[in-house]
Amino acid sequence: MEIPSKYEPGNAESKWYGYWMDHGFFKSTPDEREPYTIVIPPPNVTGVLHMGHMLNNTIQDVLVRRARMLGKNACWVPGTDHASIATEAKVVAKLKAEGIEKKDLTRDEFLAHAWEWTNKHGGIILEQLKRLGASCDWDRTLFTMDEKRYDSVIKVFVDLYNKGLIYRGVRMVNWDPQAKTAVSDEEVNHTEEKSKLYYVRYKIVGEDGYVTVATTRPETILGDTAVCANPDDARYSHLKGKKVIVPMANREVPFIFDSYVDPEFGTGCLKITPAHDINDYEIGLRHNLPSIDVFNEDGTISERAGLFVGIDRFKAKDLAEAELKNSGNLVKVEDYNNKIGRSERTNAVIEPRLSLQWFLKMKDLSVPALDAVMNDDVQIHPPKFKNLYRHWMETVRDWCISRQLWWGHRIPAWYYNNTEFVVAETIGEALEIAKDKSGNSLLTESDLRQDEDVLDTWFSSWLWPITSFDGINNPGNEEIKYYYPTNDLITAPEILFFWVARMIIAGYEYLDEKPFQNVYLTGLVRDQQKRKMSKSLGNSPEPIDLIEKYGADGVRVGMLLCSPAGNDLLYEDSLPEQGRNFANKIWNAFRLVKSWQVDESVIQPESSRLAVGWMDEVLKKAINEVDQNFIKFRISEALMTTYKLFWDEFSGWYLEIIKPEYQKPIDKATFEATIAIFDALLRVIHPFMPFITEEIWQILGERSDGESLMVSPMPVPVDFKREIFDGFEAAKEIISAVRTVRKTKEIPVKEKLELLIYEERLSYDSAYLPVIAKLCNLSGIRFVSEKQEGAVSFLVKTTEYFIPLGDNLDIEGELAKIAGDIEYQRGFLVAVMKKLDNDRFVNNAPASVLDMERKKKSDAESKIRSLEERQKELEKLNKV
RNA sequence: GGGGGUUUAGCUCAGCUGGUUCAGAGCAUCUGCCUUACAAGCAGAGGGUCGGCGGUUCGAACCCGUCAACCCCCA
Repeated sequence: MEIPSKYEPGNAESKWYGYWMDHGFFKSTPDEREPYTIVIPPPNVTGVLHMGHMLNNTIQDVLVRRARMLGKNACWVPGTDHASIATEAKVVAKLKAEGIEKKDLTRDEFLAHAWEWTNKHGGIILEQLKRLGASCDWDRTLFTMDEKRYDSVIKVFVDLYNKGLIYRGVRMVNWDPQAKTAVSDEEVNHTEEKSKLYYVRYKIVGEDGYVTVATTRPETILGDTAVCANPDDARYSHLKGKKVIVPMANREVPFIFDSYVDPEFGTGCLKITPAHDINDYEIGLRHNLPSIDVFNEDGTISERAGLFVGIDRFKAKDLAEAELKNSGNLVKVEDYNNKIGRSERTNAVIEPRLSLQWFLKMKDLSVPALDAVMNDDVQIHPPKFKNLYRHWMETVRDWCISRQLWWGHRIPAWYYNNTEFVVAETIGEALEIAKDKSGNSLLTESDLRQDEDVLDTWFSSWLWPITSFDGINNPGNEEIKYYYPTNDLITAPEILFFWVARMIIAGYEYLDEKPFQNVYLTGLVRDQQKRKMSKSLGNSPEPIDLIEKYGADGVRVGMLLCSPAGNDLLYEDSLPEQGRNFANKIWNAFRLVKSWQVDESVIQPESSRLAVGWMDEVLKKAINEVDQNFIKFRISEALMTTYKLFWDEFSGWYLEIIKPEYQKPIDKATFEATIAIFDALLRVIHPFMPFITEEIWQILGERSDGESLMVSPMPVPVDFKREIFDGFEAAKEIISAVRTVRKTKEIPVKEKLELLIYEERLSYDSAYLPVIAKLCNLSGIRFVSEKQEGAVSFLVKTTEYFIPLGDNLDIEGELAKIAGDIEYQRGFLVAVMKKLDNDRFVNNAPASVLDMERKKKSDAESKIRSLEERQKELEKLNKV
């Protein structure tokens, strides 16, 4: 059978993914084994796979596959979240394209469209994850709005309400006039944008003069209820107790003083519009000012403004400017940059707005969650994020959990008149409570009106680790007992606060236990200009295209290699390329081994025997390192260790040593040892590169149906013999030195050389000479007791080696090289002596450090001695 | 304005308790090789005042102070 020299990933990927699925290898049910659980950070149903998902889910799959091979009952629960704002926006847009307006539909009709849309698009992203190799238990696929999750959310709302933790309140919220909903602080992006600063004069009542204020928002003048200066500002102290007239509105408002005002900014005089600015709102509270809301929910001017009614806020700004100019009240206009908040979902400019919303009190709830992270019950990787977490939790503010949307979990509050309401899981229960509360036993369900709003999407995903195992509806069930707390959560630092922290809070509130042991925070995937990858910039490659180009294994390796925890990943094509090259390297090592014919009559060469013994230890050492790396969540380092193990040690050294001559057979002992080593290597690599390792493993030995590398045991760390490495490393150095001689003297590889070892020390470790002989193509190795003429020499450790070259020896060149070496060694010795001559060093440094310095000294002296002797010999020759 | 983080080779990053192993890795670059597993490869090489300055110490990439640049979060 001809095996192609380049690995072709396509076939192997679909073949083995299907095989794994058919045999149910991804499935998990509780049993006596130790569980290993990950719940997926649910991607939006609206989304398609992007580079961030690729990174995130690759890491999760690596961890899950490794845990599974370590004998744990591995369970990776997949699912999606309903993303109320984003999904509703998409559905509204889709309907609009079909000529349907949301306002013309009933709530149920709209929801039918939303479900239709979700059912059609919601699964795409999960199908894409399969291409990446994700080993999720797909039978468990969840949705934040499926029946069990929906009921859980409602139950939790009712419970928190009954505990007195949920309240209704008027608050200044971030209003998205396009989505017509409040959004959380975290969903607002502030950026510096160009705008204008308008200087507007207000007539002082009872005087001829005016006072000038600076504002960026002349359209809100209609809602002004005061003008304010700093109490320490002498320029305005004469206005105490006066009133001014609001332009356009012609309303008298008080002139007040508050230390919030910065005298340096603008004119030092501020107009106060409590309904439309958070700071003004607070000043308004302090000074008992009325609020006049001049906007409608869609961002047009309201009736209350009395002017520009029904006109969009941006158009109103221009109209206000013109109007102020006409009336002579516009003093001047300056260009000005200020921070503008935009909705993460719709990009509409956020309007601070007073609104009646539902809030969750966070202060008491968050205490256990803060403690859990501070005392490492929940460990965050990398730990640098702990400080950030603490700061946020210590200054936590109440959570606005209502959204003015239809797509989501509808708030289970029923009004039985204009203001009075009850909270219950069902309308039936609500009715009973309402009858009781109102004292009106004649109430019927038709008298009840359910709150129109839905809950923030995070109010469902904060329960995700619990609801994944139905722990709210069905507390103490077998699954929640077995899988909870989960082990690792893999997500991005940007949602540390509004998802991770809230899950920890919910975990302690509902199960009195953390939701996960470890939080691993990945970086963001950026492009080469360090820009975040986004659809609007068009700077993101299409993940599925990448998989098709480089193979899923290649892409996985590429994502992992350059993404240490918490650091951003600057994507470029060379990353998956490196992964693809690694796959190809593995493939070709396999081709080589597969090509060998075994001949039982061939005796194992000593060099092969040594190589097997050494490779066994190298493998053990690497397995230890990989294990430690995983414990510390240094996944890219674990991969790099594995990469170098296979590429450098196995392919570069081991295979080269044991490789029989072309078309010659290999001995049985070496072959079998090599197959065993290859098998172990495939196991170590498998979590990173599941497809190629399965493909090779299935051919490497006789396999029957139902066997798979992915459910085979992972080699576990065992002690290894460190001393074997020292001998082998010295051999590597000698081999390198001989190669350098060949290269500088332009001696072809095929020409045999003789290596002479100047046997100054009887303790010479000659164990690896057969390896050196094989890799250097030597005709022989001899020990000599005198320096050699007509030979090049080199030093490894403190031993001198010669390669006879006869007349080819370049004495001048050798002398120059030796002179350089002597100079270096003398400089080195000076540095060492500086330390050893320093009494304070000798008296204070630990014994081990002193010993090392003394050894450095004697080694350097010995090297200098050898070099000088060699120098003399050559000089003698040179004169002849 | 408040808080957090980062700064080590051209790029992305390791560097644990201050001490040969401490100045490293991968990629990129350069040189030589199409040597029967692999040019998606092999053999080599170059490249750094560890952001600046000051301090502690026998000894600092590492600890302290300070300045600078960049990033993130909150207001």
